[in-house]
Amino acid sequence: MKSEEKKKIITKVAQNIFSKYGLVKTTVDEIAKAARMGKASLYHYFKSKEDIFKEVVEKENRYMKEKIREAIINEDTPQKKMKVYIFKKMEYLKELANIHSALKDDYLEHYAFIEKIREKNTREELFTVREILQEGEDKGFFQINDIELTAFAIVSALKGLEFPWSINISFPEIESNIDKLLEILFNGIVKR
Amino acid sequence: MKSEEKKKIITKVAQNIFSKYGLVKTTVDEIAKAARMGKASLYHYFKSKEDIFKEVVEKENRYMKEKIREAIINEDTPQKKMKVYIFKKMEYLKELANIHSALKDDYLEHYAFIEKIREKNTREELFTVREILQEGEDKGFFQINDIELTAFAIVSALKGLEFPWSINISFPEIESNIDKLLEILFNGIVKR
DNA sequence: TTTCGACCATAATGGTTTTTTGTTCGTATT
DNA sequence: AATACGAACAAAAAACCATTATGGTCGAAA
Repeated sequence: MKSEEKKKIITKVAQNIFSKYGLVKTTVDEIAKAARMGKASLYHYFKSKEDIFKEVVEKENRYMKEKIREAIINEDTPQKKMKVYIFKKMEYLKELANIHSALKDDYLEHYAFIEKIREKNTREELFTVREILQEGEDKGFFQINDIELTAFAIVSALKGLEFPWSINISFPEIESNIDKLLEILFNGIVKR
Repeated sequence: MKSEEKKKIITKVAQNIFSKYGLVKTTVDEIAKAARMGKASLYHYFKSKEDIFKEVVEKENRYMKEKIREAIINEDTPQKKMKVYIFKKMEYLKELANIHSALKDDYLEHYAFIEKIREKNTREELFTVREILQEGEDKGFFQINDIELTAFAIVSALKGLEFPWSINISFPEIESNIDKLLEILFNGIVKR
């Protein structure tokens, strides 16, 4: 079996186990046993446990970004692009536990590679939102005073939706919350 | 000296010490010494350490709410009311360390009274935003499809502004971020 | 009624010991 | 040469224990 094939198998089983238990609770021995090999063998393919986790997180990140990009390209108006961008991002973060953990969990923030991924993803998010806004302006849909600042404000507001309210208040499904936020984003609340 | 006067003194010094060190790091003995009394005496005025902290947090909460209410009443348009509400809330949370800690800090969330304050404050925030929106509709400024859902969306978005980005990206001062968010809230980005 | 020193029970802390785990090494096999 | 893994190592984590700290109470005094 090819070296690259073996690496993919290890990554795959590691992805599953990390999804369940997280980086700290998962042991190298568990991954090795799940891949049907000795734990010393893992170090032939990966530098360290952290290196395995990094590989898994980056794999999920690439996959998520690719799917989001495809979804955006399939829409024809900037409004639809924005909407599909937000929903797909949510959807894939829900589906991919490792990249979700990498982006959210406090206990990971001291890892240099986590910090880099977080920064890169935020820059790319700002870039994506900015591009959609620019396209809206270019095509005459939008009229925006300061696209950069608007992108910041939108990305900030979206983070509020990810905030766990963790209090006993029944609030609308996040989907309808986002729909309303988009409605406000596009039309505002001041009478037209 | 009256019993109530003594209680106010204790509350005042406790407020200062809690502000500096937080609930856990502050000892009852420290509060007692700062109030120039024995720690056993504190239990004549308060049920427990938690009870003192509760008193302090509620005191700051009342003060903050009163100040915000005053500020809102002084504005004549719903747009200005919304703006001043957001800014004053930020301002007072910055100034009042104990209520800020009570609303944000994870390590406090298992206290029942903290949970209640968080829930109550969020309900009141939704109510305040809803009232401003309703007034805007009534006065012909706003045209809103679903005021309840809009209030939720706005409160969610505002929480995004409170999120520490904690990544190496220079972003605009929170004030201009809020100004832009309000501009978007009122006018939207779709060309008028 | 208010005060507080002494005291109590429990939690926290710091140090030590034991166990676990990430990683490496040397040898064997393919 | 590439891959494998048992054994071993070093460090981290966990468990344990003794001591100290702290929240809270009690009873006597002012």
